[in-house]
Amino acid sequence: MASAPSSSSSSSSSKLCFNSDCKDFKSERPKKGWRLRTGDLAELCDRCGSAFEEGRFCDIFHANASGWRNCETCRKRIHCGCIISSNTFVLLDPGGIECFTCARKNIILPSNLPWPQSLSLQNRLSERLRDISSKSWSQLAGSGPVPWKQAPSLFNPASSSDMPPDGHSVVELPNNFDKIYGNERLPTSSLEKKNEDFSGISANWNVKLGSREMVLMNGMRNEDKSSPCINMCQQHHSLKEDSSSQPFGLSVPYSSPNERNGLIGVTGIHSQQTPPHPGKQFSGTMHLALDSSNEAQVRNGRPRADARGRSQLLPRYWPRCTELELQQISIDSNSVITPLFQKTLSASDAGRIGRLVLPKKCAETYFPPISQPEGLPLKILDAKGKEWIFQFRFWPNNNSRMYVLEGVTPCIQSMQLQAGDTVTFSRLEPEGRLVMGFRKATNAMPPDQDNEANKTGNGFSAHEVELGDPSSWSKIDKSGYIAKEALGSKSLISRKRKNNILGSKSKRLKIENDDIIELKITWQEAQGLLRPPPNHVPSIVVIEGFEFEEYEDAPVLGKPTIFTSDNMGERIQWAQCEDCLKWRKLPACALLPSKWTCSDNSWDPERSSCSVAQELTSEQLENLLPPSGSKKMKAVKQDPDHAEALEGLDTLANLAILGEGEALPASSQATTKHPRHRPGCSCIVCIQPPSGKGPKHKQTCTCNVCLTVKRRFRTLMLRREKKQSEREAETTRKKMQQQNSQQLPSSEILLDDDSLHNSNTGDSSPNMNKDGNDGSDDDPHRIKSSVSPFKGQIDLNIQPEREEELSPGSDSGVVKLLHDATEMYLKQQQNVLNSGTGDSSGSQSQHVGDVVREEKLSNGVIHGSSSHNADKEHTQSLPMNV
DNA sequence: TTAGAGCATGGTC
DNA sequence: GGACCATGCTCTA
Repeated sequence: MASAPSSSSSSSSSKLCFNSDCKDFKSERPKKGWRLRTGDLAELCDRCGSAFEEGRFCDIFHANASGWRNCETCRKRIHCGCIISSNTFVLLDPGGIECFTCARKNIILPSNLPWPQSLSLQNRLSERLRDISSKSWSQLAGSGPVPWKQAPSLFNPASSSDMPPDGHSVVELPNNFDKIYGNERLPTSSLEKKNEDFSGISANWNVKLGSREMVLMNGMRNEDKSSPCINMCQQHHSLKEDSSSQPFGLSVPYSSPNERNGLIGVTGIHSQQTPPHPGKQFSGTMHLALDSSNEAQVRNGRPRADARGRSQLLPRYWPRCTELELQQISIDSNSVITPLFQKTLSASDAGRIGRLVLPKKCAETYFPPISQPEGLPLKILDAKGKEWIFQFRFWPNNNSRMYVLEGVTPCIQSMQLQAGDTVTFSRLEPEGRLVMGFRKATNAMPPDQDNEANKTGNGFSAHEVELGDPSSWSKIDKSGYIAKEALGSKSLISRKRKNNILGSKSKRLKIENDDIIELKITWQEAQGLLRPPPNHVPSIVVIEGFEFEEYEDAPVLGKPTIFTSDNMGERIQWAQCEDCLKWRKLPACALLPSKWTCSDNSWDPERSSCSVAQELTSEQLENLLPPSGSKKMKAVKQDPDHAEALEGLDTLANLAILGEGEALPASSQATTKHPRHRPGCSCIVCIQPPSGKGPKHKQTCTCNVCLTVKRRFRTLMLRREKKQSEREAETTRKKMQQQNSQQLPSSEILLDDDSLHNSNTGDSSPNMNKDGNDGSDDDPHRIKSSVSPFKGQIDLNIQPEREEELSPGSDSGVVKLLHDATEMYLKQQQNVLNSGTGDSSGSQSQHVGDVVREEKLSNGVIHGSSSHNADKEHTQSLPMNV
């Protein structure tokens, strides 16, 4: 392999051809060769220049050099051991190489692909690479030495290239070169694992690329601009070059050879070696080509970033970004988002300590190197473009390091993240800034379900693009990714990822993801469906003077049914068989499991088989069923606040999923800090961060707990207002009765009375309450007793009586919270009044009462869940995707 | 007394 | 068995 002058300065200053094997002089207008790390192009004499242009450079000058390999497809001989030809081939997963011509032939990569097309490319590429992978390993592995450009991923020196953070202020990665740390490091693991295998290359690397300014990726001809590469940081280097060929991205740190494990590395700014050309101030900038995972990365000129790093990451940290997320992150429309890694927040991450533990490899790969435990401040943008400054630091830990981001609490709170949610770190190119996105836990479908959802298009993640193995995808321009083996690998990693969604200690929120179903449901629905096991007696927890019912057993998920009255005026409910989908009439008090079938119809033996016809005619059924288009969706359209409220149901929904008639898995243990609480406890205490480490709840707090409290309080207020409206109506009715002296038996009033009666008590039948135990949500009396006879659902159950004792001047955070919720609710109700009929003359309570009446009077059907009185906010359909 | 910082421990991979 | 990492524990301000 020809050694090249180590700096473009020499090439520009010397009249000799840049090719060290050539003694010729350059012409006045030297021919341009490969790109140097400086961004300049090697200047060659005419002969060498022509050879380079014709792709014969290595044939001529490196014929006897090592590193020649054959294309696995066309068997063409390619020199893989030098910079000149480094972009003329791609590495294959099972080993071996493929010339770029074949690679392009096999994987046609149109530019500017929209997202959906990228998926097809994923498949194509995946298939293609699988096909390649089917070749025997021995065949491929024996085809020659590993190309040098693979070496950077192989020679990962010590992880912590230790550069003192002296005097560095905020690090803004990576291309603010006045701020950046320029040294680069590579993860230890890859070096440690692969160095043995490729020790020869290591030596080669050391000898040939000993200069810290060694350009690892030369300038590319136009044809080669799409060549895969891994860009690494560049310091003190102008970015005036064409961005299409200019590397952008975070520094992928590496350490100097004399560091920790003494392994050979590409020197950084801490290298002991004297820079051959100090004037250039290079800091180990490297443009790395494909790593061993053989990403056929074709990015139409924009170098691929950090594939090597990703390939070293555990699958759980592979970024999974949705299109929406990327769009959100893409602060600058001209920017390209390169997802780096993701981290599922643990309880401690989301806790109030404000420390986000970073996966070591991720931290060392994508974040600047730090040598001191104090670390350095790091600027990270959120999806909205807001800039956060975190302290990126580490703790010594078992002869290793534990990397943390400190000061993340405000950001976490701003994003309303909690344990189980995912933060994604991406890089914004070409600026190279770090961007932090997030994904709420329930928005993240397991990969398998992602696929299914994408296939069927019925999932809520229809727009989600599974990037799969990040080492296998590559973003094409701004619009698409290509991925290899993404589909194949997903199934393999899914289970692992499932088991790692939450940390082992995050048991309160840990759920068996195998059991996850996509559940989009209003919280009222969830409440309506949840009920504690039979014979359950809730206990009361007093939090800041407020009593909350505490359900210490797993809730039971009931089957949604439709309540109505039969011809005799007796309340009944209609339940649909899970198998035959026929609707069966059941007594109102029937409590159904979530998976109820005709065979379970013990109330009507004649119709305990799916073969028996349905009682209802189609017309009756049509009247019975709710109209298409859920109320929830309408609510979303009409009321963004309501939509926001719907979004906060994740915890509840998860709990609902969890508790489907079974106890929680043993893994879900209560923490020692909550001895009163048992697995599955969904009380207001247990949905908070553990050990009381959650953030303090202020009036403006928007955490899940506070949102839950507010929402529940809103419902409570709704009930109160209903009650109040009923009282008013009752008063009015009495007055009218008195005034009319029983001469005007207004049917309307009577009707109202009846409806009010219904709306007040739901079903006044004691049996209903007792058996149904769900109407308790509408029964304010229920919570008067510390031992509630109703076993309806998990609920906060704030005592209305206590609300009335609320003092605006109370110092209690919860009191303020409730007070705020009250105000918010009243405002919302006022908005409803104003935006509804336009008739703002009525009182709020009257309006609420009207709403209730209207709903209950509509064809006499009350929609709810099993043994559940109608809750006006209950969505009439339960769009659950499994 | 409390919050934060740092280290230690133990579970998981 | 070692590395990683979540989180508990202890010390200090």
